Amino acid sequence: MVPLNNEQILQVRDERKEQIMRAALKVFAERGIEGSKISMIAAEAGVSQGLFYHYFKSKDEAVITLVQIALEASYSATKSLQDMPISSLEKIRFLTQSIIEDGGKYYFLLIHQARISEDLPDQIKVFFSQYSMKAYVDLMMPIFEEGQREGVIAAGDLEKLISSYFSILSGVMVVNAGGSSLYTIPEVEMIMRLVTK
Amino acid sequence: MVPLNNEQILQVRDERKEQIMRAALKVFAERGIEGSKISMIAAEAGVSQGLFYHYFKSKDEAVITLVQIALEASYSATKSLQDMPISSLEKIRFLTQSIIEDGGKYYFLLIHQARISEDLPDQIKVFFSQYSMKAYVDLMMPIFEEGQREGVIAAGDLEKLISSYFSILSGVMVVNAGGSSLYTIPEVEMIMRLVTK
Amino acid sequence: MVPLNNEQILQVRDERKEQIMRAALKVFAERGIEGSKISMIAAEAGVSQGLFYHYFKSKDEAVITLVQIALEASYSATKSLQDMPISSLEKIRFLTQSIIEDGGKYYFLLIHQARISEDLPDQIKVFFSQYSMKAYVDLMMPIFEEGQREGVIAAGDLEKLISSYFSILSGVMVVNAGGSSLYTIPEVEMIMRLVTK
Amino acid sequence: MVPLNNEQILQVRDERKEQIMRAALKVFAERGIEGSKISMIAAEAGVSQGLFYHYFKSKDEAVITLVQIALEASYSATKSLQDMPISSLEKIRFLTQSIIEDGGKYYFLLIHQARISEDLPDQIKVFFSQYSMKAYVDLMMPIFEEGQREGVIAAGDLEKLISSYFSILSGVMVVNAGGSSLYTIPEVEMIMRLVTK
DNA sequence: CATGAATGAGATTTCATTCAT
DNA sequence: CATGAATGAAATCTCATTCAT
Repeated sequence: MVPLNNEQILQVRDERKEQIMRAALKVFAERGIEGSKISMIAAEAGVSQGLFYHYFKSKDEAVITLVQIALEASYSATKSLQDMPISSLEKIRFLTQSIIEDGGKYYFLLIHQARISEDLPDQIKVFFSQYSMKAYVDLMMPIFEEGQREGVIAAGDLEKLISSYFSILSGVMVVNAGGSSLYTIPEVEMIMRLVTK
Repeated sequence: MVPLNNEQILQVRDERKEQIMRAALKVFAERGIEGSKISMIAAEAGVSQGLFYHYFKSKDEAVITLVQIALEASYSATKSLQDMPISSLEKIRFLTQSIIEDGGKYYFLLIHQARISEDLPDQIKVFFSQYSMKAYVDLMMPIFEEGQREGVIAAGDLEKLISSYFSILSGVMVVNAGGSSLYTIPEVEMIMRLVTK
Repeated sequence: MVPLNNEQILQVRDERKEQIMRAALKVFAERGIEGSKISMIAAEAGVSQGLFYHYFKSKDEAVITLVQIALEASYSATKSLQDMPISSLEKIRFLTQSIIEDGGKYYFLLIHQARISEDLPDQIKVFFSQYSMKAYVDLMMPIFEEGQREGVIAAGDLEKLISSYFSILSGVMVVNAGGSSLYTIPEVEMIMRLVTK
Repeated sequence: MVPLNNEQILQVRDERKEQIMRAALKVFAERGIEGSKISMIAAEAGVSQGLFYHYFKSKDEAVITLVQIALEASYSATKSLQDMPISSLEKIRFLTQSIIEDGGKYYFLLIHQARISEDLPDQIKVFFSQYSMKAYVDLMMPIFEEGQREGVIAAGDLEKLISSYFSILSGVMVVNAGGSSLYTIPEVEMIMRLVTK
């Protein structure tokens, strides 16, 4: 199973709603939340503006829905590492590869966009406190600790190491989204050098 | 000399214009370009909305001006490494530290914002083609090559390595701008692990 | 058929757009282009300001559209004289009467307003070069030449005579538009004295 | 003496004020009253915006002053015909020529602009009632009556004839102002055909 | 469900006017 | 007198949202 996969995550019951959500995610990621107009999302989805409001009460609601999905998906993908019958290093490599190679780049960008939009509704701030960096660090801590014991993970403060690892991965995904040709997504092994040895 | 320093770079002749530019840079970085309203910038600068238009023909012009400054500053800061009387590894460490520790984080965010705003004027696209990743790679190539010869830089395709290095640094700065407490700026030595050995 | 008739010319497919165009024409003519605020046009048409922008990209576009219609209408009205089975003198009298008695006065005023608005887009300058005085003179030249041969049109340089005739008619319509009671529209026979004998 | 002469009429005591008035007249005529920005007038006069307000309390005051001058000048120029020792026909020809050949074209345009600007102060409406068409007709009536008695002026309702004569002259001046090359100023003899025989 | 015309609140921009220098 | 930076009210324009069809 590949975590963070757009195709599967957006498998909403309603075909039409899924179509609009996919369009919204793409447009939000490419143009920013404020830069995304309902008309653009409707055009991307090939439907009328009115239909957008049949499925979402407001633009904010669409953002909240997508951010929630993105956060839950990335969290549960991370969580699912625990039960995999592979070494700790392999788990980290698998997560890294999943994030980098997946269509999930839109999610990272959307989360980033949502974070800098200070006037989003309070509801979304609740999500961000629930899915804080600490939550991810806690999930990864046992894995990294095992890696340190095995001597394959760099020594030092693991909390700092893990949150740096996620920050770097998020950052790389953010700047590479939007089809920009300016930046380069590093290879998995390069990212691994950040945390190993 | 510390490259990418806001304080020095914005040393515009006109006190007032500088004040507005500094406010604009902060607001653009914190709220995104479309999320930034002229009223916010004026309030941040402590001036009237009208005065903004005394110094800038339009919001777009302000964005263009700031992006141009940001690109030129980061390019010349990178270029200035050449003449430093230190080892190649020290040059890379110095650049890494300059980027991470400096107030330049606003610039990375602004450049990122500008990149994803597809409907900015053509003028800005010219800047992006001038200051492409290749331009930065070309500047760093001799330094990395020397490092490889000395055996301190990781073996492999240098073009890929250098552009990955910049992508990661940019990404980290982008996600950490805006005062977010979600992400963590990695330590310099962690970034250095990316390129060394 | 009466040329230059507002009622027929504005027969746009879209009822609503026609309603706004008619309002715009009236307001432009009565208050000048810069003196006309979108709020006035919307109020005159009985719609919201926003709806104006549903049908026109900008105020300029509305001006351009109306000027184009005005120019095309007056040109084709003039051109249609050619095929009328009446004497040359009757043709001139018919044109004179059509211009004076018709609702077309708004058009003359609008064209005049547009001419003196130097900062209208280039697009409108193209229209003015296409529908120059020379174009009208060329249309009328054969008719006036026939009149001269018949001895009913004043002798002398016909190019000068015809363009003066149009200038006077335009001028009279311009100063009489806007419901002013200052000026007087001359009778057709008085205008005819300008060109006959 | 040539009536309606800009050069002499604007002979204000203050050189600087005259300079600004001349600029204002030109800009008002060329761009319309609402289309004329104080910045344009200041630039045309080669002074600062602030100085405009040293000499005029407001834009409206400048318009009122210029319109008053224009109305008074054209009225007294017409009135001065009475005392000329020439025939009635010569008086009409002289007036016609004065209007056409003089720099006074800006005045006609300004008066026209002022007339269609419905939201000008009440003060200006007083002028227009004082210098109505009737006032001019009254001045010319004795001259035209004499011409009719001498058999050189066309028969018919003189009030209608005279006001049409002025309307046509005003109209021609209006559409020809602003440096437009579209229209043609008729020759004096052509205008004379309107009223003679 | 689906459309897109219509609205109105809010954003960008302009500009007459003021005022410190 | 003279300047032009500074202001704020009003204009143009945008767009999320509603609603009749």
